[in-house]
Amino acid sequence: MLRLETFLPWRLVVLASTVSENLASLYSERYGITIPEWRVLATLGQFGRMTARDVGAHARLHKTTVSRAVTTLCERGWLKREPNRADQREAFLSLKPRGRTVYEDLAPTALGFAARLVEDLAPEDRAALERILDGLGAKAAAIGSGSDNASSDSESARL
Amino acid sequence: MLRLETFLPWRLVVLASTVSENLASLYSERYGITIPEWRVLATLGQFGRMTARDVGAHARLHKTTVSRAVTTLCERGWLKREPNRADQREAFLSLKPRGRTVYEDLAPTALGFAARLVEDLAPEDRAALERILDGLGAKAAAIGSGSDNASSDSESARL
DNA sequence: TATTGTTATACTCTATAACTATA
DNA sequence: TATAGTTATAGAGTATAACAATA
Repeated sequence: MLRLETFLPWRLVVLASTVSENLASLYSERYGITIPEWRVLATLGQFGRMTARDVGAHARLHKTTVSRAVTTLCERGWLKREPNRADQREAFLSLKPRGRTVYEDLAPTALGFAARLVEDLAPEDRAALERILDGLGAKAAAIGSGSDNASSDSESARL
Repeated sequence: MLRLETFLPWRLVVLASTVSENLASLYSERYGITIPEWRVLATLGQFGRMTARDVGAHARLHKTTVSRAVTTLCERGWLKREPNRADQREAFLSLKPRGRTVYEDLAPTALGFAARLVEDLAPEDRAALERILDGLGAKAAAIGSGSDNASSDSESARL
């Protein structure tokens, strides 16, 4: 008998939605940034300097989505674009001081949010969560690549 | 340091997306149904007979989304609409034989998919997963209701 | 001929608003 | 005055296609 409340894919989607919405409200209310903008910011905060292509690969964003988010962030003066002289097709992106300031406010907020999420879990469950996420992620990817969708670009989900 | 790969909200969103896409491809390729249609089907398969309002509440779908999914499924002859004589504003929905047949093909497929997902997990991790999902779900809801979004209607997510 | 990145356009999905009918 | 449900419309968000520049 299929019961939605106990069906793992359903539970994952509902949980991820709730978590994602609550987190997004933190940074959108504070700085008016969208999800792609947040992802670009977080990626550049993590890696320092990289091309739009690599940002997209790491943040799982379509190249057109990256392009638009980067344009917006550059217009706000949060990002810097430096042409790569070794390959003029691409440019290196990095945070400008203003973007760095925003990132350094948001990153601890995000980490704090994640910490609150697990604070009531038993220590052994917290450890189990890491193992389980690894396991399920690998399994889901393996099941998926059985058909055709091996390397995807974008996002989208639900159920 | 915020690293996307180890950041719990990110991991949940990525995992839920992968799982959801793979599952959706199972029923969309087989029967050409959308996510809302699948949710309506699953809800009526589970409860037998209920109003559109209750389907939406259980399946977390907006009333306009339910309305359109129900219309489509009725046109296909998968669903039956019976006016409630005690309250003529609403109607009871239920599966017609054809819808029941589809449901009885898809439900085991979906359950099998979920079973494959966890088949490589250690038994104790499988048990932990249930506890963790309960815990995180409650916590995420609690954190969220701190602001204003107490009772929502819709979906949407990501990060 | 392939790749990075941009822009215009189209598409999908979901929500809002307005409405009907009933309570 | 409130609720169930429908329909039309609008709005996000994302993808496709076409393109420019470079390799």
